[in-house]
Amino acid sequence: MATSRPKRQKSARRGAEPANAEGGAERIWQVVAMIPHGRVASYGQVSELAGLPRGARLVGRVLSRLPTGSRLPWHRVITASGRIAFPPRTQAHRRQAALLREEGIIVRAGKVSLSRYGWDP
DNA sequence: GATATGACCGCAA
DNA sequence: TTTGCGGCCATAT
Repeated sequence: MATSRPKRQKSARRGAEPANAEGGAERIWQVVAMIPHGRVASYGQVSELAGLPRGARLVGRVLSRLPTGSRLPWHRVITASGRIAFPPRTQAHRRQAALLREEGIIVRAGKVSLSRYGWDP
């Protein structure tokens, strides 16, 4: 039964349209936007839900390219180890930790308990 | 077209 | 716990 993987096709871009800088990003935004309040999801989880089995880096890349005022709860996305992706002691790191705490999430040493706050879709 | 980089993941030592 | 390696996809040069 033709089980073979759907083999991701190489974006069929049309010449009449400017390269879509988004691509699968759109999908990622949707997934991130549906993360419930007080919960967190890992990059790999988001990528998987978005249809990218191994697109964890894509998620990180897409989030880093988020436009200002995207209203996206990017702070609810953390690494698979439950740690904040930003290096400690950085402004971005502190900001994400603060946002998570505002949602009732306990952040300790830049880490979050996935067993406790991990999003289970 | 090739190379290097990136808010990563999983495994092994 | 930390470090190293390969893999994945997209962007920039």
